[in-house]
Amino acid sequence: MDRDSGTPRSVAEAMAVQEELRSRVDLVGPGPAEPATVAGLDVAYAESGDLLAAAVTVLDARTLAVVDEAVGVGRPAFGYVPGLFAFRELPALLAALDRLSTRPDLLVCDGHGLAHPRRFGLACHLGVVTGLPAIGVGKTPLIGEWTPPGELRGAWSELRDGDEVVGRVVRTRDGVKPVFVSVGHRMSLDNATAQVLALTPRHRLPETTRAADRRSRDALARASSARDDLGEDRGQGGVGGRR
DNA sequence: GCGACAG
DNA sequence: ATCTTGTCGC
Repeated sequence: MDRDSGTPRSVAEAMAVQEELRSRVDLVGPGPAEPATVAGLDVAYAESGDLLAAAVTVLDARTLAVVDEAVGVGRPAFGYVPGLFAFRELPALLAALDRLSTRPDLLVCDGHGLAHPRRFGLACHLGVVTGLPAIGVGKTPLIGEWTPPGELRGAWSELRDGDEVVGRVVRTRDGVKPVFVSVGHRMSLDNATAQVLALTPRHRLPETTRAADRRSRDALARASSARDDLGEDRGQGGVGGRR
């Protein structure tokens, strides 16, 4: 693999990396009951598909106000392959995390954790690499069987892969489509569910994710125009910084 | 072999 | 992910 970014050079290699790293996932830690800060991570892509912007926003868990943020711009590091999705965004997300001036108590990722074919989705990967508690919140399922949870906010049902419970289908708002919550690292499924509900007082998706989504689109727009101004570079990316 | 398939 | 118009509802 590429020594600098740690990005695999083939699908087979990427799968091997996941098989190797998954043993490092902490499935015991219940995680913080009352995190002081929670980080949201998201990535925006340019239509051209050769540019992406990752954003990390740190929110005060109690007020949900943004207290820190950082972005990382670059090119997708890997093709889009369901199950290997993390390798695409990981370099940019880690760059953004590095530029943070705060150390968040919890990572809320846009994608799955254990609800993954090899039990090592993006949330697990980010948790293992950073050592931070992490959970995954997906908008659509990747694997597993489930039945719709009750219609009211707070209702949930199990997301299972055969006999294994790999996550929960959680209704974050009355009557809206549910989200798929799974453990990433150092968190219990109960706590992950509680944290997601605490982050969704008014919308379907966590405030952390919404904040990161805005920042990433924002950074992408700025990066696109900056690139145009320079007359279509063919750089490998690496732009970005704190705000 | 035929679909399904996080973002 | 991104491309897209209007529309129903708080």
